[in-house]
Amino acid sequence: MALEHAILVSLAERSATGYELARRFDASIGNFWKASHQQIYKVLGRMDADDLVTSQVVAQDGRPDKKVYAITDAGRAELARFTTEPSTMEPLRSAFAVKLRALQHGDRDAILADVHRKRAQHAEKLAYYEASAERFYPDPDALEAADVGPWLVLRGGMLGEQTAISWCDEILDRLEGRASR
Amino acid sequence: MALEHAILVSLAERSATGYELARRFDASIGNFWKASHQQIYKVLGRMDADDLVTSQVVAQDGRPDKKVYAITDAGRAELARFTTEPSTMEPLRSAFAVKLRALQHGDRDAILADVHRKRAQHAEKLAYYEASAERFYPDPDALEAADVGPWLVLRGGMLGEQTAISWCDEILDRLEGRASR
DNA sequence: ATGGACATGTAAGCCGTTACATGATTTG
DNA sequence: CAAATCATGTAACGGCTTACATGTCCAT
Repeated sequence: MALEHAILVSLAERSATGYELARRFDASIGNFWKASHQQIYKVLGRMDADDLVTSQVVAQDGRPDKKVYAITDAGRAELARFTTEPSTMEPLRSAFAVKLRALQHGDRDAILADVHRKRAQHAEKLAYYEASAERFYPDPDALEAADVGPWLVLRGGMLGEQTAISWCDEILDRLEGRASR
Repeated sequence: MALEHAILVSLAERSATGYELARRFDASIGNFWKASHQQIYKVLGRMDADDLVTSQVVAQDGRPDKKVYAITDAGRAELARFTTEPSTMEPLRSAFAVKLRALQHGDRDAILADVHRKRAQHAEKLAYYEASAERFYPDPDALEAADVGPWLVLRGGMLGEQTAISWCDEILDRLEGRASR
């Protein structure tokens, strides 16, 4: 299961509570691995039992206690081991492709509207990635060692979004008969 | 659940047995929606109960009987309804991105080797898509109506593979310090 | 006072994978 | 004679989602 490893990466960067992890999974890490807070609490419990992380209860005034999780040496070892594992070809599951393939069996106008919406969503995400790049890595040719991995992941996200936009444009060109852009 | 709809699309194109569907999910449809034969049999059973498909047992000599599934009117209606549904932004889950993000916490050489392998896999898949395009749609500017959807899906696959290859190249350029290509 | 952020969970159920099971025919 | 293909399933298990549950503080 890779959720464990996504959590380990996040905790290796900084210790956090389950709640904080859940928010990271809504933002940075979550751009390429989604997880709900329920799922995260469950897996954190197991990882604690397996000694991949340790937890420490911290009292706060005016707020509920929180459990701060930190990665252990065993957790770091597991993370390192994970990086030596050959990654399996990730099978894509695209409901959008299923829908597009159903073009002649469905509602063409609805599908076109969906393509427009999808394009807008990808454009928004691309803008978000570009803003992140600008903000966190203003000089990509002079990155610190710790930033190289995250930067390359962000680049992957940008390339993916650009491609998704291009695909939408191709679909619209074909189905709405526009001039080339 | 979109597996139902992927099956409906496939059966709308042609009636088939569970076994044949499983093979289609290893090839054409499976390029963008994976499913095992066990899963397919299970879902087909439910879809039969829900009247989205009908089944007819066909005796064969020298071979086990087979159950041929065909889409029903209710199935076609459900497929059409599905195309009017706005598709949700598909959250990507990339173990590769997790690994890449773990670059400084893991084995750099192993990760590089993995990038090389990943690049080769995507190149192979791209070649396969290009061969399919050449074979089934030699003249993309003069497609039959029934081929437009499948063609656009295939284009999406090609764009995706090209992008994956570009991403791998960017990673290798950065980590192995190669000249620009 | 209403809603949002903080903070942590349990429970039910579906989806999907892996392993197991069976049995005939064709091909090398 | 062994392996692949044809053909259809069951069982066990784990991952993940959705819904439910609880309680405080702060801002409007």
